[in-house]
Amino acid sequence: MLVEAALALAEAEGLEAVTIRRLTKELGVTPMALYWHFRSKDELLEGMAARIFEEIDLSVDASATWQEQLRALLGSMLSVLRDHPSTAILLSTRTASSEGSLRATEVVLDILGRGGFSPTEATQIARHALSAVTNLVVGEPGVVTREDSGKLIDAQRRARIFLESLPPERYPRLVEAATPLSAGVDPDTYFAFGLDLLLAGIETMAARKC
Amino acid sequence: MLVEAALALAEAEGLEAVTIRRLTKELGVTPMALYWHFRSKDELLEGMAARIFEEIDLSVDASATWQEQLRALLGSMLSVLRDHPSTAILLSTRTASSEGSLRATEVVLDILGRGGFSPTEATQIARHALSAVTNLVVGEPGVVTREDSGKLIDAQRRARIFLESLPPERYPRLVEAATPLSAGVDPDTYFAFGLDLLLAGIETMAARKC
DNA sequence: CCTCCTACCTGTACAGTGTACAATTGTCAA
DNA sequence: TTGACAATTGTACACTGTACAGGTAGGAGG
Repeated sequence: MLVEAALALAEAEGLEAVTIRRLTKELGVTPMALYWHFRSKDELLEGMAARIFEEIDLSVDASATWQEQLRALLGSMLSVLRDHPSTAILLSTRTASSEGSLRATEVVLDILGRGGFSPTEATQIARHALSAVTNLVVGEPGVVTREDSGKLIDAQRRARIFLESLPPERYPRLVEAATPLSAGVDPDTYFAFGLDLLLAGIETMAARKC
Repeated sequence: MLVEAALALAEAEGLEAVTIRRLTKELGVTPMALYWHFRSKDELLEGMAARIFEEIDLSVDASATWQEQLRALLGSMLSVLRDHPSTAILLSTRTASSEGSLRATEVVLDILGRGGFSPTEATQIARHALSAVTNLVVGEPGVVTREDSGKLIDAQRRARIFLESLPPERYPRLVEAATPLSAGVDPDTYFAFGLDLLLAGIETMAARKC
């Protein structure tokens, strides 16, 4: 109940709004009441991360190739994290040895094992893959949080003008790419590309082994 | 001078030690003195990120292939960030439109341009590449910061025992990979692999275009 | 019925955070 | 000598996480 409220609050007003006083006031109790259920705020955050992990759909299509299975799994993880944009960062820092995290790791290792990777290699790749996916969400450009979009597109316009006004002899590529650099990225395109890049890397590493 | 002191303090005692009172006391000055030079603490952190960016060696070997150039550049960025383990996280959050960041982006775009990518594609890839490299450092496993290594290897041992004690019918892969999962990673191997994975992805994307 | 135990919560307090605002110093040009 | 300016100080405020001690409801066992 507490972590659900915390997640809701974080999603509604950003992770920095999740303060003990704020959260407990929301629930109509005293700040110190929280410490009966959690030893510290950090433990609460850990609980939030664990809850997010549990939302990931871990089912795999047994008839698909391991590449397709991996893409599906990482894709479902990605979509879960995209539903929790401001709490996704919790997964990147926290060790996350929760039930959900273990199960997710198990499935990824299994898929990679069937892809021909040894346990050691699979471990390395799984680590990078999970970390890369959360990094994708956390690092999404142009998510300037809670400012109205009017300010946002204005900032984009000023960014483009700034880039275009750079000395072309020193920054030819920046000037050339001023528009794509400053324009807001379509989220679907951005995430699809990130996933493609990651999977391309993994598949290439697999191919090199043969 | 201020950002140098802040960087030194962060490196010596962790980023959370960089508090305004602590930093200014270190310099023999009053907390509010900082606000003459920076509008806010966030601006100070931005300055720190910018300073780190400037350390990156941006020279490229003109006789090398674009793949080699990219590897060298990202590698030098990686080594700079590894020198600042506890401040590297600043680069991942901050927009970093500093001089150094612009120059780095320019060089990466240039290399990718010679790799056959359009400005738009190069922009996408550059974003992911820079973000992935900082993510590599920030997400390095087993950097439990400032605890003595005695506690660390003990924690590793307990992690391994825990993984091995999981029900093998539910978590066969975790049990199988208990050792690589719990063992400390050799940093050089870890980072080399991360870089390989990233570059393999980029090169594969380049090859697919032809 | 009374007592005790346990689960849960409250009240108060403390040290630490970033920073607004006004007053103060040192230094150098007119 | 008088300003003007850069740089710093002093005080204060609202906020953070949390230690510690005490309270309260409800049910089990005597």
